[in-house]
Amino acid sequence: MNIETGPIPRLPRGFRDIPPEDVLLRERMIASVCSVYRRYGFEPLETPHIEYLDALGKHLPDVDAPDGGVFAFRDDSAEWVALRYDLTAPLARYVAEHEKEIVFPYRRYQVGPVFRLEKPGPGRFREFYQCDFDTVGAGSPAADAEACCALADALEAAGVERGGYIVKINNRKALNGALEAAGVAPASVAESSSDNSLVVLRAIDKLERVGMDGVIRLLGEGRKDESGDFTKGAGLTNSQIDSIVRYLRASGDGRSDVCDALFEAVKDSETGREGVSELRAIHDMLSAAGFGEDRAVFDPLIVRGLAYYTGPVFEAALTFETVDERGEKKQFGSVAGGGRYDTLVERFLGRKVPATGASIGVDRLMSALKQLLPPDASAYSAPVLVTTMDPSLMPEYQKLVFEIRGAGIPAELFTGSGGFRKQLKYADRRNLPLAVICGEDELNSRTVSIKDLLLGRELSKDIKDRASWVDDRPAQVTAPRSELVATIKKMLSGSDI
RNA sequence: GCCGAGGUAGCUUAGCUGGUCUAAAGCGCUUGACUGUGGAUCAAGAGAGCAUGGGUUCGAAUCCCCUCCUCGGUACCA
Repeated sequence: MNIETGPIPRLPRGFRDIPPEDVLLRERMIASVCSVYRRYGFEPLETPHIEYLDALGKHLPDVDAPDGGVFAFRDDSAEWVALRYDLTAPLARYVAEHEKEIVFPYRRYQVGPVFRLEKPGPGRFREFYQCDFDTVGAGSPAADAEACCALADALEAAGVERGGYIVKINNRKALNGALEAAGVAPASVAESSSDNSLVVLRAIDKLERVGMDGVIRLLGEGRKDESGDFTKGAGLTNSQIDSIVRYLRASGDGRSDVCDALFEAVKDSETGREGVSELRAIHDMLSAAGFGEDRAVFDPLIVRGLAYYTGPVFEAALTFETVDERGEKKQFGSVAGGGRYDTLVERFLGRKVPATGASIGVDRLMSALKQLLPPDASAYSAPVLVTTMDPSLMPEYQKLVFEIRGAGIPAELFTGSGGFRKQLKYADRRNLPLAVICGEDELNSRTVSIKDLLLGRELSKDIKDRASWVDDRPAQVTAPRSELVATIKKMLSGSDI
């Protein structure tokens, strides 16, 4: 704290270090999810963390976007480059750049960190992982349906039980049809970002948090929350609001019935009718694949992101309840989402290229899995520590540790400084289950001693005096040197490590 | 961006109606009792000058202002 020279060690705002158990959990999770993607025929792709700023479709930080957005800087030829903020924009660039070589439909998945220069919030950081899969060059609702199936399968592979999640599907065309019917939207979905319909979509997107009453207020004059903060509304008339709410309240017994109800709400709009018929096609595909209502439903409340989706949109939510800081129960909520975006590649090629895909929020899903899966105690360090009682025997210890590693058991040689006492303490503090001990006695008798530290810790609860604690050498066995590995294996398996 | 709470040893906190605070405690850490054994116990010890800068005052961790950061909420989210 009182350092007068040198830099202060600190993490940049919005970034974090990932502890070992989380790194391993993430690796396992990503491996399971990606194996599902591969099973669906998606192939991997890696693009760099950095792209040209204009390829990402962002503006310069200071000039055009005072609130920032991306980490950008000039490279050695004074070109603006930036850290990618998602994996979709690089995909669009890749597809446009290799248009002639790619065999369409192109299906790829990609995992990696993305970066956003915005205010960190609860569970929001400036660097986080995304895990995307997309199909480019296929306009059929079959591709959308498949994305929903892959999403469901991926969640199950990651460890979420069936019933613990639900994929909710809506269609932006249908949604837009509802807005059109209410007289607040342009005829084209693609232009919906430029007017009041954005405000309406935003309002709907908040339903989960503010409730239907809140949404209705946001559609009208606006809404004031508990902290007194006022959010300006869309300023719709009551009859317009009624019309939209009719769409939002559309429900039915099963996907097919929901489609009927949605159709009723949008039947005056051509775009709307188109959207509903896409949903029906998706329903047929889901049903044929055996995906029932327990895995995928149609939900008119799903909006997703705001700008670029042009057709079906979907979101996967976890349905189990969690208890937050205050002990209040609430559903875990959304961990993945996606949809159809037929205009993204257009920026590069000047014509529409249909695309659909989804992205799993790796960090969100991870925090969910932590609550679902039993904790995997200290699986990240080597289970065996070879202690070095006599420094002159280091070569001997080296032989021991390599013998153990040779048998496929992760093992560590104590290379720090300090006496034997300190070494055992080190192993204990790190929760290592076994310590291999070899001093003069063992060397002379061609044996090794192996201490079960976890068992010993249990036994120590009944210790009354130090002499017996030391002399009895609890939870320790001495075996012939030749049986080193066999003994370790037996002890590791016998104690549920 | 806006509203609110807060920043005191590695960690968790006490102190905050200004004056033995040259800042306290628990945990953790170091060393020894215990020269080949983790726990417990006992003893000794290291470690912050109170986020930063400025102001008020005879005197500030304590009061006031700026900035930074953290944590909530809200807005935004390609």
